[in-house]
Amino acid sequence: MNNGKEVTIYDIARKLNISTATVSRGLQDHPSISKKTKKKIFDMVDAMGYRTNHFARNLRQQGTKTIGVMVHELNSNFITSVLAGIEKITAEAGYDLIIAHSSESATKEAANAKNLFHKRVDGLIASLSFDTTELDHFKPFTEKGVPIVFFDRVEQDGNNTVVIIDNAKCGYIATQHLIDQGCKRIAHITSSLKRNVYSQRYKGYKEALFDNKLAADEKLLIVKDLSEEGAVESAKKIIKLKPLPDGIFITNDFVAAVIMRTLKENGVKIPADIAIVGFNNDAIGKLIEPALTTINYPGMDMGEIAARNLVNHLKGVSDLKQTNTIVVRSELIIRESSMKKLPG
Amino acid sequence: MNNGKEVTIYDIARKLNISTATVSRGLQDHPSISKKTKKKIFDMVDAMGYRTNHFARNLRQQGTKTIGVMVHELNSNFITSVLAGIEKITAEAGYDLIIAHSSESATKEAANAKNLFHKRVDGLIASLSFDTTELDHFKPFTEKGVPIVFFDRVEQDGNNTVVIIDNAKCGYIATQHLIDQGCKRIAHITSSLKRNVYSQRYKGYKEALFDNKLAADEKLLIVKDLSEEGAVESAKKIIKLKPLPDGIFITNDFVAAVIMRTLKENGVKIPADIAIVGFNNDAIGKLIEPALTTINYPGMDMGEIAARNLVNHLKGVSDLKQTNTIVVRSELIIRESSMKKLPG
DNA sequence: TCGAACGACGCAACCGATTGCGTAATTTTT
DNA sequence: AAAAATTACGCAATCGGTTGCGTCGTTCGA
Repeated sequence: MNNGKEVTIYDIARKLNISTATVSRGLQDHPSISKKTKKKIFDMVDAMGYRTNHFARNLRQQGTKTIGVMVHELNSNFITSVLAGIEKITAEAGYDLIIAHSSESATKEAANAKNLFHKRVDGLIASLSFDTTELDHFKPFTEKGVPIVFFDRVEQDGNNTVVIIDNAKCGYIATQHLIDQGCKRIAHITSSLKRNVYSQRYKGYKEALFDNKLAADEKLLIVKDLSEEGAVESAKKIIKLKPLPDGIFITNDFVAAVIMRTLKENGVKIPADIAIVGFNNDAIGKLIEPALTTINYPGMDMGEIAARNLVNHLKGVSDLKQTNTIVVRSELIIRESSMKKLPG
Repeated sequence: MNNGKEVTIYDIARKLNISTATVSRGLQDHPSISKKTKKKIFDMVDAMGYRTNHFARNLRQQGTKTIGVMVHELNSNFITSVLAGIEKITAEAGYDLIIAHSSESATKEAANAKNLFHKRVDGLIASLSFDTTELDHFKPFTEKGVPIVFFDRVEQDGNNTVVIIDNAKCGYIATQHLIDQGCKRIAHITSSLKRNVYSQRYKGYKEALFDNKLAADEKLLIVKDLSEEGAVESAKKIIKLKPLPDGIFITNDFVAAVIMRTLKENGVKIPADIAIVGFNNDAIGKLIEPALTTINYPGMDMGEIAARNLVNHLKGVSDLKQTNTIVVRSELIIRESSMKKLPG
């Protein structure tokens, strides 16, 4: 139809014989414009197929009403839940979202940060990539006063607002559960201990061992990336251990699933020989055999909380500087993979 | 540091005692600006922490160098592969991406479309949501001449460029494979037949039956959504069938996994009693027992192809109107879930 | 009836980058 | 050495909304 030229408020104003100021105000439901005029404006807008030019508006207003979200990956239930939570809150508050994922690469994370910075997001919600070690790429934001909320994978240097679960407690609970099932030699398979989530879980694991007077054997700690290959390697390492461990706490459900498969292929009975606890409560946990005991934590809530804090800060209702660390609840979900003892 | 005020090309120009035109051209590496001046400009840009204002630029240029991507969900290997492919091509061509997902809701899809339209993406790559029936929300794009490429879930009305696999052929191959394994009574569990991908797979299924002189029993067709609940219901329906089917072709790996679990819980042996073929080659297929036979198709390639066509069209190198349907290769991956006969 | 108060709207200066056209300075050509 | 061709840059309009301030007509109070 009108292929090409855009309709502007100038066109609307001309047709209606009023000024662009009036059109602009009418569109914003400004009180000093009469109902009649507003109606005429909206009717004409409809008739002419006008769409507001966000660039002109942003240019003038010096704000974008957009929030950037940086995640390490998209293909997990956890992340999509978080996104859903963020979307819910930001949509209510009238913010748009730009979602960027780093594919677990610090380089790409930095590129994404730069991009979002140039897109001038009003705020940022981020979870760090696997191999991010320093946070320099976030400096431009803090320097320009753009607020950031980190969630899950965070760097707790005390300067940033973070939304997390109590990973140490989760690690403790998971390990204690294995101990309660009678495990004496519990391995821990995890990822880079530089990342807070993994180091905290490891800490909880060690504390549970200590509290139960179990020795912490360094050989029972395996650190790999979260890929399928890494998982297979971990499983092979486990199998080669002289006294086989009788329990494993694995930091990720997908990895746990791959390890379970590999162990089973090698004749290991689960949970009889080795009991297993995963982490994340991914959909996969209910589909493999035996079903996977895991730690569940509410991605949706984390997203909502992170978003709400950011939005409130942007509105000036609250100040992020005041609330520094927000801890979200989490829980152990017990399934067959860890049940050495019969329930009841 | 300079918390607050933005540096503009006016600031740069003033400091350097040159015009903003020169700064602008220098920044774009325009040939009519001398090397010396360019260097001075870039140095000053660095020193002052200038960042270009995309809104001013877009406002002036009437283009955003941004491509919108609409998908139904994020949490599947297939979709993330597609995204990776798209990102690769568009990044090379200097386009930014805005990713929107509809959570399988036509309403949200329409909202996303509206949003991307107002964000003025230069082009659109989309896969339809589960319950999208009409494409009205894409009309604004076509009316304004914004090109669209659909992939996977498409509406083949002949007006749009689409990138797809040969779903009918895949359905045929999957079914034929089951027949080759000795199956005589093959059920098909799928999703809304209004969606091209599912109707085509169904068509292939029927053709394979026909070519092998097997009767097509309407009771063996089950249509549900792709949720876990839907899958459980489907499985229960299967179990109630008087003569149990001896093979099932399921349109989705996750659904297949849930169905397999449910069948096994009810004492059905797979593949001995029922052989199963899924679709998508999700990671889950290799982790469940028995491992799932499935159809693999290259998400990354589809993404690259869709993006390349769009980008070329935007560049004016080619015209989307000319290439209407692009078919990408696909293949059957045989695993234990369908192996009634021993290999070899 | 007259000034005050208010309602409804217009004027015009922005926001920051882009770009067609024009021009001064420098180099090349003949 | 004068004319022609480049080189290197500046002028100023333009993109489409937003908004402080001013204006004009009408209603209200006394």
